[in-house]
Amino acid sequence: MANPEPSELGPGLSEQVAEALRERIISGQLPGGSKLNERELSAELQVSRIPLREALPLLEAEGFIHSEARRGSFVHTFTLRDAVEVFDLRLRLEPFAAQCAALRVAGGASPEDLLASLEFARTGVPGEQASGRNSDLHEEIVRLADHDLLRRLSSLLNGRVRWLFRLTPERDTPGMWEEHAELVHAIAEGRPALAEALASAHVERGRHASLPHLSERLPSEPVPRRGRKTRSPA
Amino acid sequence: MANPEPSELGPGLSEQVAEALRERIISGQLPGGSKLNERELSAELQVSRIPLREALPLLEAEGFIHSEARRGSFVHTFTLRDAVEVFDLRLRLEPFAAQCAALRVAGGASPEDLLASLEFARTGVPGEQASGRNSDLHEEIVRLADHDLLRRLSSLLNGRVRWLFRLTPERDTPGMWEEHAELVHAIAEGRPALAEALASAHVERGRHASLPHLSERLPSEPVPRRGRKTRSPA
DNA sequence: CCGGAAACTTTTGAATACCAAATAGCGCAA
DNA sequence: TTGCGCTATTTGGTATTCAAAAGTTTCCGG
Repeated sequence: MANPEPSELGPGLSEQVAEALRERIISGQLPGGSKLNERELSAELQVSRIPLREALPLLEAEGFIHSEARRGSFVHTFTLRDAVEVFDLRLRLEPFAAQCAALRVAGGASPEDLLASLEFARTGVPGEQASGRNSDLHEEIVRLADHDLLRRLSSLLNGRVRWLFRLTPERDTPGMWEEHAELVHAIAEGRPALAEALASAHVERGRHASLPHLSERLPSEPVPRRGRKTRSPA
Repeated sequence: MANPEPSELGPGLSEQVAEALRERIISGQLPGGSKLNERELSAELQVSRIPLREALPLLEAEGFIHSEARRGSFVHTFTLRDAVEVFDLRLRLEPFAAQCAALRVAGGASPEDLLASLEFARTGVPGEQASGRNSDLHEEIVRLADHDLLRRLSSLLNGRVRWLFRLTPERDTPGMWEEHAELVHAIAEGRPALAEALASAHVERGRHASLPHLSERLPSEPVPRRGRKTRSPA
């Protein structure tokens, strides 16, 4: 019944469910504080409760939701503090990723995928999906770094990065593309120290540019607790 | 049947299952390359397949196992490269945690839990479970840092840290306790820059002391592929 | 005697049905 | 109006079942 495509050799149904929920949360379709009703969601996503219940612990580990025993799962409310924390950790991980990537290039790895990603980011429509292209670039750096544990930590961080970027559409700071280009070229030339420093500067500039906007738009605390099931109407 | 304790208001069954498997993997009871048979394990742990299948994706996100579609889950083989990666990321995260914790103390937070943890680490039996006490101290620092995203990334890292420590029993380097004491006191005095630097030095010393031992004991690559179901006998 | 194809078996992925416990909302009474 | 108890929904978990894919074994032909 729930199997219109017999050859689902993809990433497993529970991960598809997790990704679908992730997107709904990031897009604001499921606002902070929403209760995730298992039956409702499994009906909506056309799956049984099994893959859904496999997806929820993943989303909880990523900080998208939090579950209380016997009370259900609720969408996390993204606060200003969360935004600060994202920048805190990007500032620690992205310079390391850049350093690793540059070291790999210096050791003989090819940066062509990274350069292609930069080119793709440049040729895209200026305002359209700038956040997605930004994330893609950073993911490409992590891939080039070829560091398994870094990849895991980054993917955990990345969900929140995407969430944050969705909340700040005016991220097309003039000069940001130049920063990306400088960083990518430092990596492509195999200069780890320069790449690390540029990545630090890039994150720090992003923090400085974003936080003023965010402090107006984000709540400072998760909203005490209101009555009914917090769902957005159709 | 599988409910001898009716008041399981604890951390949820799937997390208990995850923790049990984590322990078996870290302790070597489930060696690298072992196939995790769902039926076998659920029978052994006295649970149904549901909590088990909720636990497996968590273990996969932590890098303890890797799952191939329709082929099952296999215990990750801890290699020398993994050990290097653990130190790489401890070197980035623990200094930040120490800095945060010291800042919190400077802002008025009480370091008493951290000092108690240090005292407990000192009064324990020297050789007995040194690894556990070491991890506890670092977890206490992260707790004091009061940084949600850092906590999540650290908990992901922590599983591998414990795994690594179990593989190196001779971690009681003389002077390690002094390092810990210095670090804790820098935090307790609210000196972020000093705490950060000491944490960096601590991790770097640990790397230098451990890697020579590890390079003899750990495989360089995951072992091509063994014959049958790789299980240790009872 | 060895290699390959077909049939069989095992195991995973997923659905369905079901149950117990606990929370939450509701009505009722003081 | 406010506090209390009842009902009803929902979660956490089990057992059972099914389809499909992977692995294994067997058997036949060269």
